[in-house]
Amino acid sequence: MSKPRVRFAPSPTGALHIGGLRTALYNYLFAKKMGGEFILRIEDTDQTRYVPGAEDYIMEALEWTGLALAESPKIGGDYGPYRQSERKSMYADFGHQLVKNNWAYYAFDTAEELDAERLKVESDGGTFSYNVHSRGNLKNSLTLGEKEVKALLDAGADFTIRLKCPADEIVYVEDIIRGRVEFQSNLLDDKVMLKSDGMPTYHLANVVDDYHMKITHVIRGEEWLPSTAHHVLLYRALGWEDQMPQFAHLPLILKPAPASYINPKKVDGLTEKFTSEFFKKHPDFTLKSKEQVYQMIRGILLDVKDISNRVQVKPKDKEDKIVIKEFLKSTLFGKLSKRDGDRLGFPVFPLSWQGEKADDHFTGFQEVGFDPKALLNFLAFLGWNPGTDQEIFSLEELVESFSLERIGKSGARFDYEKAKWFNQQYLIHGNDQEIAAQLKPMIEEKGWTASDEKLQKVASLFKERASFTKDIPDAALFLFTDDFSYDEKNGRKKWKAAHAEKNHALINILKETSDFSAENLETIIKGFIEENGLGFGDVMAPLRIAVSGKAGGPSLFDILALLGKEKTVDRLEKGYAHFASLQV
RNA sequence: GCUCCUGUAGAGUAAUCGGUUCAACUCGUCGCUCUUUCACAGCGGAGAUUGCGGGUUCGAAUCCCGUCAGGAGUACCA
Repeated sequence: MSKPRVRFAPSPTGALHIGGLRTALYNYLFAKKMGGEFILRIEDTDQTRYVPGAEDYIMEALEWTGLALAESPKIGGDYGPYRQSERKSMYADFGHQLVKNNWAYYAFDTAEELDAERLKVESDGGTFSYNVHSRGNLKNSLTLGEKEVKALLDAGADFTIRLKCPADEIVYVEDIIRGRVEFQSNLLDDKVMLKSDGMPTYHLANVVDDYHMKITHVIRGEEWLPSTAHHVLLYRALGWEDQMPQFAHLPLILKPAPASYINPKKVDGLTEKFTSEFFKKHPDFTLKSKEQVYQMIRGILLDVKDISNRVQVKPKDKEDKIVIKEFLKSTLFGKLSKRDGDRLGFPVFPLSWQGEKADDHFTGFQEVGFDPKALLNFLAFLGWNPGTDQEIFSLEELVESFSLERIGKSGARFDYEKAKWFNQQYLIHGNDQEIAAQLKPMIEEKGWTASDEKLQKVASLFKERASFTKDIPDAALFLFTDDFSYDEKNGRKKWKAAHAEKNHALINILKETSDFSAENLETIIKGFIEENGLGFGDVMAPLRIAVSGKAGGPSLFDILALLGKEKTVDRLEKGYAHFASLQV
């Protein structure tokens, strides 16, 4: 078998969503695993939705995560161009060929006419679809005479080309992930292939391009499954049936489970957000006051355990209730969206994005502090699993263990806690030198300085109590500056006036100590505690707070050693004086 | 409405294409151990009548039928 070729084909309508990144990942993994090629194609056939900067964003995101492309608009390749807008002429030719072979027809209905028709049918309780049943009554080359069609065409009338779906047939796809999926051709609508602006729709363009780019496997999101029937028909109509790629439709990435983020503590804030969102979405809603809506939403959120049931519309529900329930249902369940990120406070995009409008801005995984390797690892498990207990995988290991067959069919729920856990794992198992190198600019930005040696030590001491590298500078702030504040509550609690004298005696002992290594400090301090019949907490706790301001942190002896004698003694004197003053 | 997809503990998944065992593992949660503290680590607990109801079978999470729920699609968007 020849080398597989797979493509990632996003449209540049905005930043690349995390689901898109995961599609890219799976394409990449499959290609590498099979020794094939991973290529990028930009699907920009809708000029009205084109967003400047989106294409660059996509490529930057792929670069950041290390998903290397074999061919793309930027690096080129033997099957270019890789931007559909640059392949425009080609599609029109195939569109007309389709008509010539009686696999499609010209349709002259305007958008307004179709809307009117749709309205008419729906008012009679039906549903409008441009298909086998209705095409005989509409304005197209099937119903109009040959002459009339020619006249219209010659006169430059606007037209679209629509696929003529066959009657009474079962169209099927053998999906790698889902198995055989069947469709009744009578129910398929005659999708537009070529728009009146001369641009192809996604359906035509993607089939034509996949064929010409010799794509062997189409790995894409589940939202494409229903239209795959049309794609299968297209391959047949174009005479490429024997070269049709294999399909694999990926499960969706769903919003986090409500129970994972709704709790009594957060319910008020959440209710407020939901309520204002509700009125943004339904500005004309007057059935209930804002306060009433707030109370109703709050009541439902409070009952997290039964939330899916509470949100269900019951037959006796009145209209106001229905509207609110439907709103909650759609904001609580379903596909992960950008809004979820805003609302719940986690990134949904790999990199930060600034659109043309000021409020079209959001932060990405990168800015939050994620290691791209951890992100990829996390994403890989959203829908796929290796069948073993191993969870931490390098990209290479992912390639090695990956297979399309092990991708699940059901939607994968986004779990931000798990994402953070992955990042922490990478941090803990990361190399101290590398972490120190990342730390350096962060430290400098805060106006501090530190030797590489010290930064490495800090990395090793602090990495296992942080989720992100960028959390470390703040956690270790007292090692870089004297300008830190005390945990007053614990300072007051841990400082015992009764032991004040002895604690001050320890300062004097430390003053006399020449060997300020962690090991030596440990023997000295532990010795002191024993000799004086004190508890560890009596001495260690105030010591820690005086020196670091905090009640928790890495081994105290390591910290003192890192701080050095002078600073240690100085801080103890200041700190103990401060604690004593709190005792009033 | 119609079409298609999906339904295993709070979450992510597993269970060699019906068959030993308490339905397994990870995250989260709770507790214990370790420790001056926080974290890491280790150990343990709670949490699932495998959406529900039937059926086939000696035996079903796995097969069949029904039903409910959720999602996606239903554009001259991708």
